[in-house]
Amino acid sequence: MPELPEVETVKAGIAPVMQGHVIAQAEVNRPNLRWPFPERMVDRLTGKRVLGLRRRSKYILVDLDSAETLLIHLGMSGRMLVSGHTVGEFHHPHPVPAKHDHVVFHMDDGARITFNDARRFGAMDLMETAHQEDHWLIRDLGPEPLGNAFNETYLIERLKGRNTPIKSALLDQRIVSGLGNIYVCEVLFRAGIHPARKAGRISAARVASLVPLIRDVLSEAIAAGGSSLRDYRQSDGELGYFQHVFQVYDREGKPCVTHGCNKTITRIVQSGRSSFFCPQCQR
DNA sequence: CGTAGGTCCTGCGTGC
DNA sequence: TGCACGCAGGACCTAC
Repeated sequence: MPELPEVETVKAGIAPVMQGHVIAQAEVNRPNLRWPFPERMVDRLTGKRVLGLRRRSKYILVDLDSAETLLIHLGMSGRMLVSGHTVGEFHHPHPVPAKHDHVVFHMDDGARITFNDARRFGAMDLMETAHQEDHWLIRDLGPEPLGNAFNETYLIERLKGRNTPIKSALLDQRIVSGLGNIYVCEVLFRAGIHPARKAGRISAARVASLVPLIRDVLSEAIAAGGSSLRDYRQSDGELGYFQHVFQVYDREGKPCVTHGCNKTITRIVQSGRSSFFCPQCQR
């Protein structure tokens, strides 16, 4: 589920109930997710005030008044359930504890943030806020796709001479950080580039065209997430899911949306992951 | 060095 | 209804 827009949406959803509040109790129900939790995690979280939340790539960073920062990665199936707070007229009751509720933050005002992750590809770690850039999971990340450091010149330079398929290159978080399988498929469709095309053999002009398209796709997805987030009436508090209309992702065998194109969307597997594309529109 | 493939986990949909 | 299989939005690690 979580690529950059979903992580941004989750961050925006949990920020109001965390920021400025004290974690009255950190409940940690297992010793690890993808990796072991940090030493004394419960003690290092309990009683700490949350100064603010940030996002770097697909990581949520929670700054604490202990000069430490909590790093959260949602993996494939990680989700955050917010409860015990009131939005407008609606009060979210606490849910029945569920399978895979691995970590629960009990806030000082009664709100809860429950981290549920069936597949446990997610992660949490604690680090000194001052040295966050040196953290091994953050260190080698490429620029934020919505930031100024990610631009046409940069991308052309980074893809120059690369023999890897453009699909794989855009999934490489060291080149640009935050894209995942869905949005790479969508971006390549908009750009009219075949996912198997070698990154280094795409003209500079076409590579340059990817930059604004990446920004567009991510911005639209964030906007869609934000709008669904505002509507809590039918929500049980679960954040990060929103219905987004995909043009190619998960549309194998369905008609291409391009006007006048009568081809159907094809699925291929590239380094173990599905790529969806239109064989007519993407070359 | 760059690149492809295996791997960690659980759950769900599909076909028999 | 049960069961086997393929697949899932991530990304590290190893082998070539």
